Amino acid sequence: MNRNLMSVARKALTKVHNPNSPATNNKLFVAGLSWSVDERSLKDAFCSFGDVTEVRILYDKDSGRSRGFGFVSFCKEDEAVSAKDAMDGKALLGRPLRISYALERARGGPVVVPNGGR
DNA sequence: GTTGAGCGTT
Repeated sequence: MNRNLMSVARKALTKVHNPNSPATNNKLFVAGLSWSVDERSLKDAFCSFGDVTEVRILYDKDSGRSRGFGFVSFCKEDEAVSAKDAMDGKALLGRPLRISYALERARGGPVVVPNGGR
């Protein structure tokens, strides 16, 4: 009896993380960047840990300067994990970096409207 | 010439 409850409770407590579903991703969320950093410098700093397939830094459309964070994609998760483990907490251009695994795009850009409706 | 947590199209 208790074993059944225990199994349920155990699942409820295990939902925080799952070894079968690693929170790792080949995409890395890089923040804490200096406002003077660019994709070239970021890629140059991360391409040393693996093959960078995508580098994207977010910029402010009002000031035209970087928002201080960006995304870095690797060819393999192993490279992303190594890069994060190696660069997270370190500093680039004089500012400490904060690296995390990127979530899927929220698509907050302009709405696409084909033909403007019929 | 400025500021400093965050999760996407400048």
